[in-house]
Amino acid sequence: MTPPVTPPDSISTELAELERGTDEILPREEFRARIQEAHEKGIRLRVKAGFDPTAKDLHLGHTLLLNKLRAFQEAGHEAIFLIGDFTGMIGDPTGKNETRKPLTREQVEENARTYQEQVFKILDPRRTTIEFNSRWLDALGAEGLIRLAAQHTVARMLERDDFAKRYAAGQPIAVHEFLYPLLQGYDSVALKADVELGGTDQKFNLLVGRHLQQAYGQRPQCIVTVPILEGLDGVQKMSKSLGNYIAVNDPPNDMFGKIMSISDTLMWRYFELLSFRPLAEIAQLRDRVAHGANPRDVKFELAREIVARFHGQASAEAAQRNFIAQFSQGAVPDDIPEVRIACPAGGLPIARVLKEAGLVASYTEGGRMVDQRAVRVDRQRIEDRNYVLAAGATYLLQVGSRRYARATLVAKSEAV
RNA sequence: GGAGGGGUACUCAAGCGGCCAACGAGGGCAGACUGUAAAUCUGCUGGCUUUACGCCUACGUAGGUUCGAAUCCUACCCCCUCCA
Repeated sequence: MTPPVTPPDSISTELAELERGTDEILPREEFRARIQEAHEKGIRLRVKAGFDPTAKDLHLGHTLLLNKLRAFQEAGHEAIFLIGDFTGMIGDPTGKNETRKPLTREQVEENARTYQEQVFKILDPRRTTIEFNSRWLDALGAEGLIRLAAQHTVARMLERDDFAKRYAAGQPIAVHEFLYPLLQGYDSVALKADVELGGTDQKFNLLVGRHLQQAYGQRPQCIVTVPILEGLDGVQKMSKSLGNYIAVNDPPNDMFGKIMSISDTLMWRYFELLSFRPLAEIAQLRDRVAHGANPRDVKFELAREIVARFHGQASAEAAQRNFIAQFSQGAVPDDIPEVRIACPAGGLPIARVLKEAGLVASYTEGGRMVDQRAVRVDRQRIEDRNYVLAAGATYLLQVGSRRYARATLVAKSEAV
């Protein structure tokens, strides 16, 4: 085995990397052929991944797609990050029964800006093309839209799983819901995409793109789907509206803590989908746990890797130390918010202080928390909801194991 | 255009004149147990306050009937299904 000067197997290596962690590649053989062809002819494939700017923050679920886009980028292809500023205003009906609230132009722009910042934690900005689909969809017009709609049949639309189900169940399908896949598909036409990436739930839409490209005389794109990442609960998909997400912008300690809070089962799923480690290495970790290693320690590895990706290695190490200190050893975190609270001479009841300190939403909730033995003042559990804190001192407040504040009660006369 | 069904707290979903701040489930929060895991058990889950079973706000919206309404009446708004 002589070490190859120009690795002859570079294509199979590239393919393995591109196919890793994907759910489906359609059609797989065609995809491989095109990668091969691109290599031979020295062409860069145009690889498109679209995002609707419906939320401000990207979370780890979104990054699956970005990771994959980056893989293409690293293999030398052209990554097109498409921001669906037009389609975002319609709302993708996929898997939804509620209508999304339409976004204003300003919201879309705002979201798009934050997207870019976050996206470039994964993608290489110098090698990424950012596009907005309003560029061609605004110009499409009613006539263009009708021509576009003429390229697809109702019967084929109804093949889509969720449409089929709703139709069979006698549930309504709005006409504009048929337009969304067409517009998304038209993006591929406008961009002359060679490959489109999407979540598994996007399969139908991606296929429509293929179909439309053909109708417009283009070579149809290959589609690559990545799995949908489960949220922290391990059941529902990660989404902001469900509150089970880890945002790309989460501070290191939060991010670390959230990863540590996932179940042991879910941890493996995250390893598979979010870690950049070789699969063999993950299998090894699994083996270690099977032979008695503490799953927590393996989870540490995962948490460090992911935090490091977004915040750097040093922050990841620090986050782990903080985590151990705060939760394993029960130490007080060092970044506790400090508040000053105006206080009458007679002092303030504990529930009031908790509310003023922002640890609970209302006075009543504060009282409930005391009843539930969740409240500590200076590390001492408070059992009496009528407990009064005196003015002129600083207290360490704690609700549950996560909510902390340091409050200084300032006598009213000297306040303001 | 016609016929019918429906809008209840974060969600689903009971209630159909007073005992309803509203059953139950899910979710969430907290406690116990732990590895801030899962599972399990327990409790809480509108706000305010002189913590009182006192007050305020809440059952699509606005009125009305009643000592008293989420529950009855009227109008309006919205959603859904079926027939055209």
